[in-house]
Amino acid sequence: MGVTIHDVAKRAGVSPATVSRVLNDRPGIRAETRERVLKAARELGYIPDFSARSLATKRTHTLGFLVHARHSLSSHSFYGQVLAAAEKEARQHGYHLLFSTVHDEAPLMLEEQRVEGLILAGCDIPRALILHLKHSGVPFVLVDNHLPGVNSIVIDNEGGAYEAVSHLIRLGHREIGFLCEWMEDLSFAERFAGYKRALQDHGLPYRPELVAEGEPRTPGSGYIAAQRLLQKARPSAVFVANDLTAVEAMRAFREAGLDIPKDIAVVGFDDGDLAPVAYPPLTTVRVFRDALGIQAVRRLLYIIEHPSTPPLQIRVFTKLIIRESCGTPLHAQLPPMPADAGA
Amino acid sequence: MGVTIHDVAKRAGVSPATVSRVLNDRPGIRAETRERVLKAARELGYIPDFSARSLATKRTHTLGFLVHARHSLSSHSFYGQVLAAAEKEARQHGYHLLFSTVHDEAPLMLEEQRVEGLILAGCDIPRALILHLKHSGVPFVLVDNHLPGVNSIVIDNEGGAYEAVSHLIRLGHREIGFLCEWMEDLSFAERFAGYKRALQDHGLPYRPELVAEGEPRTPGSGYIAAQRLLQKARPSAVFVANDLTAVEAMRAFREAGLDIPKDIAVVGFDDGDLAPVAYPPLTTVRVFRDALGIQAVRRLLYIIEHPSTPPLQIRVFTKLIIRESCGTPLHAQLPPMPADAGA
DNA sequence: AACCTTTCCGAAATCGCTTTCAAAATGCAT
DNA sequence: ATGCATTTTGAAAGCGATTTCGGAAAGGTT
Repeated sequence: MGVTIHDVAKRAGVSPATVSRVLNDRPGIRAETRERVLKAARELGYIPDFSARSLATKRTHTLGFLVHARHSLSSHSFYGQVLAAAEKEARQHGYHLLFSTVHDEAPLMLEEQRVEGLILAGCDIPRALILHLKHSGVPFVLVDNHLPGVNSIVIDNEGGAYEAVSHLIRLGHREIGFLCEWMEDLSFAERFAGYKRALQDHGLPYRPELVAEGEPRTPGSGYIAAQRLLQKARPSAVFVANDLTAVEAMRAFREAGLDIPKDIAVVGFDDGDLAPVAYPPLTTVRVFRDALGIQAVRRLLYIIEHPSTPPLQIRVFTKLIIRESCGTPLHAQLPPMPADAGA
Repeated sequence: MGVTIHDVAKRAGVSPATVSRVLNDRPGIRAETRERVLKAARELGYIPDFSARSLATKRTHTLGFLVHARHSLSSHSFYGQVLAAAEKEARQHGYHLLFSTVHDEAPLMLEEQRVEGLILAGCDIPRALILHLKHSGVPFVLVDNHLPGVNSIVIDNEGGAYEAVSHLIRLGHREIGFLCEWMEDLSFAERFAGYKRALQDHGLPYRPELVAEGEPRTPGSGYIAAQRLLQKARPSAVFVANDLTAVEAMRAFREAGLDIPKDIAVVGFDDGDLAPVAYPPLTTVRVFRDALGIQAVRRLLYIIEHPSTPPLQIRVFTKLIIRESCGTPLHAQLPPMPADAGA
């Protein structure tokens, strides 16, 4: 316990400097000496001390991964997967991840020499914090969040939503609702924009009475949103801004006597754990969580190596996953399927 | 960027040693001097360098949090919540968390001076690794896993299961099935044990044809398990070893024309994100994820401070959460509810 | 054999903080 | 005032690496 570079040096009959050199693959070491040192190190089970090394090199080979402390329940799973992917990627580059929740303002003591850069995940990271970081020049990237001029990895919320409601339209729906937890959330706002653009591009009017939101951060928010929607209108389909809300909404629909997808089709967003096991299995927009994690660390590492690289926004596209919550094309219901005709 | 203890010393007109002392609340400093130093430090925005400090003190104030790389999908959410709680608790003690997935054997370079202890979460942590750690004397605790003689925080799987099936029995069920992904998993085995004990304690026979497992790590495992069960028997209720599996099983039941809970009652285990939004909302056994995280870091911190403390197993109890997947007492169906009688 | 390059390697300084040890300052009693 | 016991403080030695700089060894030429 505690074999230092000195011990290795002594055993190999060289100086600590030489040991350091061979262990760090520095040039200018005779092959024979290198072998001798390597052997000594191996025999002694030498492992360089992390603190000493980073004190000398000013590099910690560590990245901070921050999520906001209070975020919706479902996002535990979401960011958990981003985190896992990020860790895997980081590990491949010889980096470690320091995980932390950011509490309100979070002075971020950690950024002071403990980590080389930060990954901030989620759109509820305080804007003030982001601006502070940007100002202070620390390398960092945002994930699932963005701000002009800062490096970020974003989900194609608008495009994903567009595709989702286009799908609904293609199925023959004309009165398509939009549901979300609350509009203030950046992601939801973007998904809402995609919803509206799809409507417009297909010549459908945007009708405010077809959209409803729930209560900011309360469980059952989707249930509430759906009830509110039902009081105002009776769309034949809804696009819901995330899976959890969608599943809750489906419950409300069912309780209102509506069959899914026959009476009302629903598509969600995220394709997390819930979607495949929902009843009925939820058609939804898949967001590639690992891609978010992987890209985040790649980008961050690049920024660290090239500090003056101009900021970039990296957009990871989504994919519509069709399951059963939208059923078959609406019009197909009028003329029954050939095979069914005889039955 | 880079104000050191020397700068503070110079500005306060004292030596670095003195600065170090006041910043670490060491005794023997005149109040007046202390103020002067504090003021200088504040004005300069001094922040101690992490590496330098830990090199000198041999303490990193960092804990490693490890989960196995390949674990069932649903557990992302589960351990995400444990992690978040652990981080919060650690932070309150001035500690940070280094997150990592352990890949197969994982040499764990990190334990060499980077972290003061390890939290290993999940029961798929390789046993060899645990034994190695135990042998090497590193402070560590297991979460949701255990081994004789090692510190661990465990879920009361057996008790939770016992309570769950007791509930089913209380409702009047006599033929109760057991479903899980695969029996080799430690947690599932314990839940199975609880199932059997409940049967026995209530004078019901254990019938092997009432238990079925799915496929080890494949999605839809619960669906498969349920199908297998249905081929062998037709219980009036099932206890399923975890929520995801339960939800998948419910789907299979529904497809087999069974109504839940009328034809078959089901209760799960975990009470994760899925349970409340399942259809129907799942009666299940809640495991307190934050308690797991909190206790893990508390225990680990204690071990670090008192290295020779004897190993402990800490069991966190569960709680049966009643929702709708079990319906009302079986016998109550015969004589309809008074209020309904007239309808 | 003497000399000049190159190639290798070691001494020592450094990174920023903690801590021991002894000296300086202070307080108190005489 | 003087002496002694206490408090306070500073100088310097680590902690365990890396890295600069110059000297020693090795290799090549006349």
